[in-house]
Amino acid sequence: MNQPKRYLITSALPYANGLKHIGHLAGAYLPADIYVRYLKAKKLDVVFVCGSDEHGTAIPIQATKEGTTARAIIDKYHPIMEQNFKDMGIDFDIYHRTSDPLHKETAQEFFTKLNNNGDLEVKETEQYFDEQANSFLADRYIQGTCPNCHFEYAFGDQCERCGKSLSPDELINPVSTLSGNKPIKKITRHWYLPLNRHEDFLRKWILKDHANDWRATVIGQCKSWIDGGLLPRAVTRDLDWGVSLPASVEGGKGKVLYVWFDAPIGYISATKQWAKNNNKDWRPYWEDKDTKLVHFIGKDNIVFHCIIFPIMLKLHGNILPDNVPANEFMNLEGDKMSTSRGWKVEMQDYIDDFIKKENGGSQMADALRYYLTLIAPETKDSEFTWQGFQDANNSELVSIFGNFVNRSLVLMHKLCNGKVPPLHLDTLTDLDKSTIDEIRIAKEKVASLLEQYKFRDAMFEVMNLARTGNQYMQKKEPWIVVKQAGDNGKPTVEAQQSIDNTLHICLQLCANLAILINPFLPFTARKMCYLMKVVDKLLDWENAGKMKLLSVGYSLRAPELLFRKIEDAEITYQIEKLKSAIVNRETLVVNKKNTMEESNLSAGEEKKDIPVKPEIVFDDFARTDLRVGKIVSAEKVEKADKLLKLQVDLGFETRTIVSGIALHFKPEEIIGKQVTVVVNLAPRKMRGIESNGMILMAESADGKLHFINPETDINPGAGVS
RNA sequence: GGCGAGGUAGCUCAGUUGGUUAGAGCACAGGAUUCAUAACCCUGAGGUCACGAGUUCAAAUCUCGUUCUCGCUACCA
Repeated sequence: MNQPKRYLITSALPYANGLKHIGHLAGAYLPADIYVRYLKAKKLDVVFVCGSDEHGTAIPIQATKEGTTARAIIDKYHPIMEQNFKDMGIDFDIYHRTSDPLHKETAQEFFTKLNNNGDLEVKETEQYFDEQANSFLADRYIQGTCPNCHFEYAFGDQCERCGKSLSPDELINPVSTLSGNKPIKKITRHWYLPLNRHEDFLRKWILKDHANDWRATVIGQCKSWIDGGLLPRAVTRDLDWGVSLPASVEGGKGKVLYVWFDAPIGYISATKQWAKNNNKDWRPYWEDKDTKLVHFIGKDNIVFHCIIFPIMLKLHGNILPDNVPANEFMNLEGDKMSTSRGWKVEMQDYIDDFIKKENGGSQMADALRYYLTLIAPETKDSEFTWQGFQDANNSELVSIFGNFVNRSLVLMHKLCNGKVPPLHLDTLTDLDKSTIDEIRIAKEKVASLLEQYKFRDAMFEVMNLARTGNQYMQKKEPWIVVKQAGDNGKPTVEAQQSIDNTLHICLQLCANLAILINPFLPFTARKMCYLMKVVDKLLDWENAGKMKLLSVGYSLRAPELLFRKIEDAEITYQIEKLKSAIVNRETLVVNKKNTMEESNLSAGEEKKDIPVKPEIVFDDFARTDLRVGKIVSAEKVEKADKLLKLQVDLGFETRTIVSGIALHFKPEEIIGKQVTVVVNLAPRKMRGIESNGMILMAESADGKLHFINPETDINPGAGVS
């Protein structure tokens, strides 16, 4: 896109069910903020929108758990997240929220337009329904035993113990979490977005048109999705928390828009709200082809922002994103960050431990911004370590950048009476001239890299300019030159001119550093303006590269340090804190499980890991034909991790049985084993192999599987009853 | 299992369409210096580019295979 008329920049809407960690910050918010600050410094027309994503099933479920309401949860987290971003210097033009009426209106309009245009499909399917609560059950509202790991409190969408994603139909013994009753199946109607209709569009738009300007990881993910075959995706859910379907939609009662559909529309409603607040027209930002739309997200969000939302935008008649610079993930001390496991550093924690401390303040926000940008996972997953943070702060930010600014100001006070010295053009050395050139070159490099979303490289160039400053000063050594004194004890004219030139250039370089570092470290840039006694307008990008930013004879403030060193003890403390958090978390999980078991007890059930199934009569049991068999051969099933193909001798015949035990046993070590087999189970094909029966297994507390077999070797085919 | 991304110096990462002795920052070692937050500056050491084969005059780069990490996805009694 050449010369956009305006920019609309978005950061992924954070889900309002808890505090966000520094991985989120590094992935979607910080890079966006840097980009936006750069564009704004160029005085371009740019709007930076974000907001809390407050719908979806996780929030009402959490509310139930905590004995509160969904509303209370979002009202709790929305302002905290907003403040956290502010403390970290993330400067949204608007931080909106999807629970706002304006969003409801916007999302409903969006749905209606697509629906009226015939861009959605309606399908009727059987879903679980809770008769007592008189409502359909979202996946998350159904609990049961995980077919994979037998965890008895797995949810209908995912098992929290083994992490496997599930559908409610797979759960053994499904139970409604609303009433505790067994749900029934009932027909329901839902609207679908047929992604498959847009495959050709996506192929051209992403794989051809953006083959060169989008990140390789983004293109790769998209290709993987498209090649995997796109399917219609449900747009609505049976739930009472979310954007309800417009009243005009027939059969839409009791249904809400699926959160993935309503959340990205939040970008639009946020823009509308911003326009309202500022007396602007929001439409060109979403409708005019000359608007450059850029979504900053983490890699988990690629499919929504590159496949689904663009289809929605196209159907609705909006512009498409020009780029989606998704970041990979940031690991923490050797392990992936995880909210559920407690392995994370929340923004709030960092703010409390560093920014709010008496030796902290906004310079510590910049310290984190510096390190997170330094290790930004732009091309692959990266690694946050507290040691790395300390090193980056102490030996780069403090030693190179902070030190250069400080020594420039100190020397100016000592050697130039606290005033900006003149530049004596006729005595400029080659080094003076080349250093002046470096400033201009640095500006061009930083700008070019930022425009390519290479934030890490761009920031490196700024640091490099500080490094150049240090080298320059070292070579000119004004503290030595000052000793070339004349008869009056004062420096000679030549000496003073050299000192003047050196410090003039150093100070102009400082002013340039302020402009160039501003997108990355905004607090620092402002503090530098304060020290140089100039207004923030200095930070306008057009000023970068210039040598007349500070007027000759102007007196500057006494130097103050820009950054402080981080002590070893602070780092040790953080590492300890991290480790103890995960230990606490494990205790918590155990406690939680105990609580769940206790609640079962109070409900009058027997205390067992797996709830006892409903009572059956003897005839029910007698229908099951159990036999003892002997495994005569075993081999791994191709293209399946967990399946073994077994030949089992049952006396009267030898059968093929496919069993999901490959993770527990090697084929060769189970040959000859006696096993108990359900022989009258309906055949089922798995990975193309017909399985005729099922091997009974017991699972021990440690999750290992054990065969159920007679205590001594008996004849194959022996009945079990 | 399929697909995608990745494996390069102690650490964090670059390496464009294959082309000299594979780079940077930090850490480390030696030197120099003292204006500066024991900071800065100079020099240096440090790599079988995951492993194996192939194509080529030439491979970190292209092809195939193996292996490990991450993500998506399939299978799962």
